[in-house]
Order: sequence, then structure tokens, then C-alpha cells
Amino acid sequence: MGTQERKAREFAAREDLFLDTARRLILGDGLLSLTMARVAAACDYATGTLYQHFSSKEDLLLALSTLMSGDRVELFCRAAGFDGTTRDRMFALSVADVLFASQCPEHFRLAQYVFTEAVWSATSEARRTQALERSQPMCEEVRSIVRQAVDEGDLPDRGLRNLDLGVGPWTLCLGMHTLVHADGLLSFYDVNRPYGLLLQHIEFLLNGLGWKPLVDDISASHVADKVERLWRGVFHGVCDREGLHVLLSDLDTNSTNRTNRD
Amino acid sequence: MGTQERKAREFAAREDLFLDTARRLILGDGLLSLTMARVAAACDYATGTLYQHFSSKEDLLLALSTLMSGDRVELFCRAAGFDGTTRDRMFALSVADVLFASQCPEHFRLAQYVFTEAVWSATSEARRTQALERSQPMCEEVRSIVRQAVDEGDLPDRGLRNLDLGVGPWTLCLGMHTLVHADGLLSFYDVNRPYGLLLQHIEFLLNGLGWKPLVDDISASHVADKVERLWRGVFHGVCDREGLHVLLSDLDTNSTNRTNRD
DNA sequence: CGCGTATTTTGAACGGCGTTCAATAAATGA
DNA sequence: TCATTTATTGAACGCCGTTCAAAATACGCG
Repeated sequence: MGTQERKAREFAAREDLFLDTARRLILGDGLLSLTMARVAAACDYATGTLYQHFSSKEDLLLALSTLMSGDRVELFCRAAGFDGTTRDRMFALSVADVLFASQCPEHFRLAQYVFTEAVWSATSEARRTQALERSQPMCEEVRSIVRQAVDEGDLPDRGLRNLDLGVGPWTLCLGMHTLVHADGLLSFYDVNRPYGLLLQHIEFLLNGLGWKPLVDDISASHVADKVERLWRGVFHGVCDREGLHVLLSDLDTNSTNRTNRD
Repeated sequence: MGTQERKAREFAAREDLFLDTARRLILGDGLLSLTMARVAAACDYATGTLYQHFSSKEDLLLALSTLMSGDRVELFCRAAGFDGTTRDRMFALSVADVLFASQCPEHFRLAQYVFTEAVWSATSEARRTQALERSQPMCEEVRSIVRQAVDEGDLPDRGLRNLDLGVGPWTLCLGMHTLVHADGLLSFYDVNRPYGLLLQHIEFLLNGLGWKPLVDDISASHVADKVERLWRGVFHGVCDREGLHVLLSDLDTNSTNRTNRD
């Protein structure tokens, strides 16, 4: 039955239209002023039609978050394909995360909001499993890199499973994103180059895991060098060189003369 | 003028009443069904009176989150006072965090929600600075432990400032809390004892930082032993021994027979 | 104590939003 | 062509955060 297929295609296309429009509206006026009526109106549909696709406003937001994370997955997979040691590739995943966060900050804000219990619990089961399934490839990359590292003897498994070893860098990244997006918090505590620090701590953690080859000098410039290599290897074309490095540098111009160590 | 002081006291007392009531209502019916009208009614005040204290509903939620984090700060300071090496004390901070998260899960849910941009931006400047200032003691504990460790030669500073070194464990904890509270996510990925893993990764990270004394065998049982000592040293009286250990153990009963390493 | 003024409290009213559903329109197929 | 199913519409509903004019209370002073 060709008509059914066509209908399904049209339905999917309309859903994409709704989501794209919602994204545009959020980018323009912020998450706060997004309303179901506005989304529908901007697409020349009635409000009720939205509910053919999304069980609630929260459901739409989760769908949008999932859609936007597609780019993230892509960047992740690209990073995982870096031609280097397993340790380099694991490091590259964190850089991909940082890069994506800077290129698409609204995604993290949205995701943070959506993963809140108040919002999450108002979404449909179908959307939730969809969200989890779409993120699975990232998880598989982590697993596969860890597996290879253990197999090749570069990483002692200590009786831990593959993802259990990969969950450290994952939580480091996630935590730092959360801090960065909590407006005013890091500046209050005078922490000035969060993502540079993040990558240094990733290296510390990888060293602590005994992930070979160990790095002797984990300095800001070491991280910058490594990021430079990664840019040449996988991230050119996705972002410009300066942009990536500015991310890691100190935002506080007075910091060069800083004397107190607190 | 004594009356002014009395008035201020009464005003503060009423604010506490509002916040306590809001907390009670949230515990009973969840964050979703909390309304300003219900809070006011439960205290036998008119809705408008609430707005003498809080500029918006979000403002109230932030105030509540700040209030609840008082216990967290207390637990943190207690942990920091552990009689052990600087490394032990740093580790103890993470355990305090885990402990608090388990004793007061609604705090983390609330905090996560409040730190969302959509909510945060609807709070008053005064509340935001209050929130940051109240959390300062925790930050000071971290700084002071790191400072002492560096001074005593147990931790190479690598040109990093005190809090820059402490931000790693901080983000690890924060990230893991976020994962734990994203309902269904960890079970989907089959990560079964998040907090046990967190503490292992804290040890990995501290090793990677070169924080002496280094730990050779970072196993689940090593962590359990360390937690046991901490419980005897500082956390008895705040929680029961079993509760603390159950937190770190595997929640999936089938895991003992697990064969695949993914 | 009494009275005028300042302050606080009240809760109905307002506006906006998410969601629903009876009415309407479009599509389908015999 | 027309009956029937399916999809769309948008006004209506209920709920909620917020406001503000009116009522109540507290205060200062003679």
C-alpha cells in the first residue's frame, strides 16, 4: 500500500518541521517563551495538530533534544576514528564533547532541562527509549575503545567492565558542562578556563587508570598540543583552529598577573 | 528600635515557615504539583503574602534549595575534619557528597532543576548571590585541603591554583549525580553501582594527580575499606553503617554471574 | 485612649498557557 | 457520487503565577 507509506513519510516530515521550527524559536526567543501555540502558528497548523505528534510540551522538548544530539553523536564518532593510540582516541572523545558544547550551547541547556525529573517524567515512554537508543552509538564508541585498550594491554581492567572504566571521563565532562552552564558560578569561584582544566583532569584520570602511554607533563600547553593534533586529524572542517583553542584558554585577562594561588 | 528587630525576626520566621512547608509539600506530592497558592494556603496566608518574600516561584525554589544545602555543607565540613592524610580528607569529601545525595535525593533533584537556565534566570539577584555564598564553605574546605597537600609536598601543583586542582573530584561527583538522577539511563547502559564506581574513579584521579600516598590496588573492596574507616571516623551518627555500604554495592543481583565484559 | 497615617495582608481578578474535544474538513473507497 | 472514516481545527476549559485595589492592622502622637 503506497498511500500508507506516503502518509507516514509526510507525517515524519511534518514532525521534522515542528522540531526545526521549535529549535528556531528557541534560538530566537529562548526556551522560556516557547509555547505550543507559537510553534503551531509558526508552521501554519492548529495547536491541536501538535498533539498528534507529541504527547505534551515536554515530549516535544525531549524529541528536540534527541534530534539535536544527532550532531553530537556524529562528532563523537568522528573523534573515535582518530588515528592514534586508544588513549588518544579516548581523549578525543572529551574534546569532541567540549567542541560540541561550544558549538551548540543551547543543546546542553535544553538537555539539562529535559533530564530534570520534573520534565523527564512528563515525557512519553516512546520518546525516552528513543532518546536512550539514539545515544547508544556514543556509548558503543567508549566501550569499543576501552575494549581495545584492555586487549592490547594498554589499560589494566582491574576487574571492571568496559563501560565502568569509561564512565569516569564521561562524568568528568558532564559535571564540567553543568558547572559551565550554571551562570555565574565559576566566575564566583574564580575558575577561569573550565574546559582547559577539564581536559587536564581527563589526562590526570587516564594516567590514574594506568592508561598507556602515560603522560609525564600534564600542563595546559600539553593539552593545547594534543588538541592541535586532534584538530588537524579530525576536527578541521568542523570548526576553526582558533575557536577550539580559545575554548581552552583563560577568559580572565588579568590572570597573567595573578599572584594568589587560591 | 526594638520593634524593627522583632519585625525582622518575625519576617524571617515566616520565611522559614514558607520554605519548610514548601519542602513538606514537595516531599509529599512532588515538585510538579507544588503551586504558590498551595504553599500559602498550607501556612494560612494569602497567596500575595508569599510575594513579600519571594519574587517568583523560581525564587522560592532557589531559596529552598539553598536552605536544604545547609545540611550538605555541614556534612562536607564534618568530612573535611577527618583525622587522616590530605588525600584521605579529599576522598572523604566525595563520600560526604554521596552520603548526602542518598540521604536527601530530593535536594539534588531540586538543585538540578533550579540550576537550569530557564529557572535560574527567573530568580532574584539577591537569592543567587545568597546561594553562591552559602556554598562557599565547601569550596573553602577544598581549597584548604589542596593547599595543605601542596605545602606538605603530597601533591605537585603543576602551576595550577588550589581550586583548579580540586575541580576534578568536584565535577566527577556532580556528573555522577546527574547520571544517577536521569531515570533509566544507567540501567539502560547496565551501569549498576554508580557511587561505588564514582569513588573508585576519585581514587584513580587522585593517583593521576600524584596525590600521595598513592594507592596501588584501587578495587571495590579497597573503596569499601576506606569508606568503613570514614564511617567510624566521621560519619557514624549521621548514617548507619549498612546504608553507607549498600550505596556502593551492586544493585543488580544477577551481576555475580555476569560473564560479558561490556 | 483615640485618631490619622503608614504599612501589611488579602484574595479576587487578569493574562497566559497547556491541553482537550466537538465541530468541521479532507480523504478514502465502494 | 456519496457514505464513512480519518485528520484538522481552534474555541473553550481549567490551572497557575502574578498583581493590585481594597481592607485590615500596626504605629506614632497628642
